[in-house]
Amino acid sequence: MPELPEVETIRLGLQKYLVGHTILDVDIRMAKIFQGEKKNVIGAKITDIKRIGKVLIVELNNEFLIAIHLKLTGQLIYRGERVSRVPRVSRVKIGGELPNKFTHVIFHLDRNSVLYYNDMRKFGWIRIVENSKLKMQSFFKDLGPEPFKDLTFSKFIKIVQSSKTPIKLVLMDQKKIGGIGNIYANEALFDAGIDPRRPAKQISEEEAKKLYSSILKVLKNGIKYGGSSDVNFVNALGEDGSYQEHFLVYGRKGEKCRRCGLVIKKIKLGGRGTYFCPACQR
DNA sequence: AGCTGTACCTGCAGGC
DNA sequence: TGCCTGCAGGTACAGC
Repeated sequence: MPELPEVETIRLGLQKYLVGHTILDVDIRMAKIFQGEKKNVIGAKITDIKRIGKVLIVELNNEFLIAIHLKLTGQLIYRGERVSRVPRVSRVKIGGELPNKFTHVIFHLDRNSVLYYNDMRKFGWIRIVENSKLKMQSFFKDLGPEPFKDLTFSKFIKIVQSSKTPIKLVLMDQKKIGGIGNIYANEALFDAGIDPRRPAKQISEEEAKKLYSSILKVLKNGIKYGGSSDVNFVNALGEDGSYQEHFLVYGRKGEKCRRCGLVIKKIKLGGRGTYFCPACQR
C-alpha cells in the first residue's frame, strides 16, 4: 500500500496513541509475517514511533525494536481507551470488525488496548531486531537518502545524473532514494513536466531543480491529506486519507489532463503502471 | 554493476 | 451470470 506519506500518516497516529503502552502479548496467526522472538518485546514499553523510508520503527524501553513494512496491503489499526469512538470505516474492504480474516498479528497492550496488523496479500513483515543491528539488516543497509531528511539537492542531482535508466525508475529505486513509490513518482514527474521515460542522466540541472521541489511538494501534500486511500490504505485508526482526490495523473488513463486538456496515457515502465500527459511532460 | 523479468499473495474490475 | 485475464501503493532474487 503505502509510500512515504501514508507511512508517515500512520506514524503520526501511532505516536499519538501507542507511546506509553506496554506490550502484554503478541498473537501470531501467520508465522511468515512475524520474524524474530516475541519474548523480546513482551513486557516492554513503547517509547517512540519512527519511520525509515517506508518502514515503521516501534522503539521500546529495552534493547529491541519492532520494524514493520506494510508493503502493498498492510494495515496497522489501534483500538483502545485513548480512542473515544470507533471511527466509521468506509473503504477498508475488510469491514469494520476486528480482528478479521486478514488480521495476521495482534499486539495485546495494557489498559485494554490492541494493535492489529492486517494484510490481505501477506507481503508485509514485522521484524523484532536488536537496536544496534537494524542498520545491518538487508533492507536498511542499502536504503538511499530520504526526502525531508538527508536527500539534499546536491545528492539528488548526482543520483539522477549517474543513471541512464528512465527517471521514474530512479525515483522509485529505494537504494537510490528512500520513500517514493509509484503514485508519488507519477505525480512528481507530472508536476515537474518531465516525461517518465527520459533517461535520468539527460535531465538538466534546471529540470532537476524543478523535479526536486515537485517531489517535496507532492509528498508534503500526501501527508497533508492523510495519505491516499485509492485502494485500501487506512491510518492508525482505520480511517481513509483523501489525497486520491487530488491526483493529477495517477489512475487517470483516458481522462483529460488538468493542465492542457489532452488525454492522459498509460504505459508500463519497469513493470509498473505509468501515467503521464504526452503534451505537458517532455 | 546494473538491468529485466518473475515470484510472493489475494481480490476485484473488465472483457467476452 | 460466470469464467478468464490482467492489474494493484513493494521488494527480493535469479539470470543475463
